[in-house]
Amino acid sequence: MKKRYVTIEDIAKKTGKSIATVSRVLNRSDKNGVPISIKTKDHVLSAIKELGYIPNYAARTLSQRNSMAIGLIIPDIMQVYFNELCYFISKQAEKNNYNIILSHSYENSTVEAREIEMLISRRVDGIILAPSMGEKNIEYLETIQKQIPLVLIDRYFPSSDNFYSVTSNDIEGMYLLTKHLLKKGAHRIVFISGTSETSVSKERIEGFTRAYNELGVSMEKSKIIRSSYFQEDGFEITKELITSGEIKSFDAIVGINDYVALGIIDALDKYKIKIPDKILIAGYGNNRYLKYFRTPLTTVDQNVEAISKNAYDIFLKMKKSDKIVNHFHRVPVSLVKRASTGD
Amino acid sequence: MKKRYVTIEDIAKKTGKSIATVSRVLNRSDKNGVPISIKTKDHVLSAIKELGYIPNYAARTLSQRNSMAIGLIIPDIMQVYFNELCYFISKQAEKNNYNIILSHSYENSTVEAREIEMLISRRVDGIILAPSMGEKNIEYLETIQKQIPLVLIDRYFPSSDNFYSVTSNDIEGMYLLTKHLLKKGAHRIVFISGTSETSVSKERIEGFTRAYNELGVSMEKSKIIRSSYFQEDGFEITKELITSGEIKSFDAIVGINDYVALGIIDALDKYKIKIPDKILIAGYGNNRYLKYFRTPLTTVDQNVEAISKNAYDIFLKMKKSDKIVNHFHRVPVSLVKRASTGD
DNA sequence: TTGAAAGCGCTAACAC
DNA sequence: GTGTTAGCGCTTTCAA
Repeated sequence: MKKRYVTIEDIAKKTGKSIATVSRVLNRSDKNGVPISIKTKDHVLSAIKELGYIPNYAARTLSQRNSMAIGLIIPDIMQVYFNELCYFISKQAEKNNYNIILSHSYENSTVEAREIEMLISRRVDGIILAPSMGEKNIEYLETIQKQIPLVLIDRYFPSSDNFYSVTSNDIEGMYLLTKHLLKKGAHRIVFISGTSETSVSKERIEGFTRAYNELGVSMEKSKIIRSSYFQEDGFEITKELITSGEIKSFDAIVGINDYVALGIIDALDKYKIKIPDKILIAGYGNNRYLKYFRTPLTTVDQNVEAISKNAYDIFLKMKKSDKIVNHFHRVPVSLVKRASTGD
Repeated sequence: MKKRYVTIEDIAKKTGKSIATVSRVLNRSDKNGVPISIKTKDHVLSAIKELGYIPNYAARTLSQRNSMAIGLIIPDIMQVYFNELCYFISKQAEKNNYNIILSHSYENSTVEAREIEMLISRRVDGIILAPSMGEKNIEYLETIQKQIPLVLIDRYFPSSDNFYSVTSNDIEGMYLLTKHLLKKGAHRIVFISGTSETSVSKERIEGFTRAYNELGVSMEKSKIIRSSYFQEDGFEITKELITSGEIKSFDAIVGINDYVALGIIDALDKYKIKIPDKILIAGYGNNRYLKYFRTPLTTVDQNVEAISKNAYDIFLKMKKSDKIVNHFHRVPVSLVKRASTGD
């Protein structure tokens, strides 16, 4: 297992050529100005095959200072959204032979900083980061961002426009959804909104409010309830609304995401409150497992694929130091109407 | 963006020490035999902090020939099972400061081979591979496996015992499930079994058969139907059974996985055939999204976490060249009984 | 306790 | 067309 790998020197010796020549055929330098005779090329190539030569990226990275690797940092790959992000970014990266080094922050900014440092140690060509909650690392990230292409994804820092970010248009999404409900006459909406620590929650609350304002509906009878992002939150909060009797004063409940919406549905089911007859329900995210779920859920599609592509493209542009038009990229969302809102 | 990174030489100059000394404090060589004076250590350490030195793994890898990275190759991270695998392996790896380079094979053995080569290029310390379908790469993998710690996960090659593999006990799982159905009096079972190309399908078919044999029930009235692994397969096949009227001669349908089972359920719903009154249904995998699904589904839990841990442990042992007891590691499964089989 | 120097495997500038 | 050689940044003998 302590096997010595075959190096270009080995294959240089074998062919009687110099390591420079070997390196040239390896890098197809002939396609790039430097001519190589067909003979030596073939000779070298066959030696490579024969000896089973596999290049050493560490050496290449060291001398070229680029690694053909991208660091992807997400809070947690078990979350569908990040799972998809990871998938689509990988797919993009493969096209250009970039590899992905996957890191988890677990929503912990200390871990996040550590992982970033590790990625820099590995001299990745860029970092795509779905920032952990809060803004603790913002200063640190501002430093980093001067050294290495960094693109923020999913969440961003409204307080700083030093970063490039690709996020879904959460204001718009929640605005569309809320407007849809209001137009249906459901004016008294409960919005279970997540913590207010993330830009995501903040924006969705903004969209929520905007819809009311634009339609000139008073928000007095609506209610925004802070929560976490789990199914249980939806369940517990709704249960509380039901048992307190408060639920009677509402026409609709919206979850900050589809899981929370599921929790809401569970609670309503438990108390045999019919959806959408008695109350309308909506989620957010258009989770791809939704089709397996019980109640067809009205939700907002974030277009994770487009987000991923955008982020990757920005990374590429940063590498090539192409101009990038704006710092904040917003991917359009779309409202998905289903039975839970009577559609 | 073309920033020159700080190197140990910079910090050597700054402290008036040699690069060897700097390297020593970096590697805590004092904890390891080589003594370093407290003074120089502190001096160096503060210079490191001051200059914002970040080590270069490429250089380290080149000189040490190990990269502290593990290659993980899976068919596709969008599949829940591989998603979980990735998560749990990452979590293990983090404990020892290994990083994960994530590769997709998309069930394509050519891609798989290319990815392996890439990982070796990167001098990863080991590869954890969920092999793509078929056995096309088996010879290639046998070569690889002599050069680098390789552990197979999820699927294995029954025809070769040169590999270390960690799989779930699929024979046992399907055996338990089938036995459960048979004991309930459901003797006429349709098993929608996936392709027979994977060890997974083969074993589950074996488990299926074994249950019949052991209970002394004739398999004559049962039926194994090949398929792919998607929800649609379950749906189409079941629909066919229903429209042809064939369904009446069966007591139960089992899907090769939970998604196929969902397809089955969809088809039955569509034709208003009641589960479990008219027919029993079971899946396989205990998908973590199951709790969100409509019909509580009887299934088999594969314990992905244990599989992941096992695989990682084997990798570690290979690194340390500890003895490894056996080549084929089987993680026990458990039957999860739910309403779809009348439990 | 510390330093000098020889690699690790590869790229790229320069020379022929 | 091809070879020589100086790095890239770090680890690790070997000496002192």
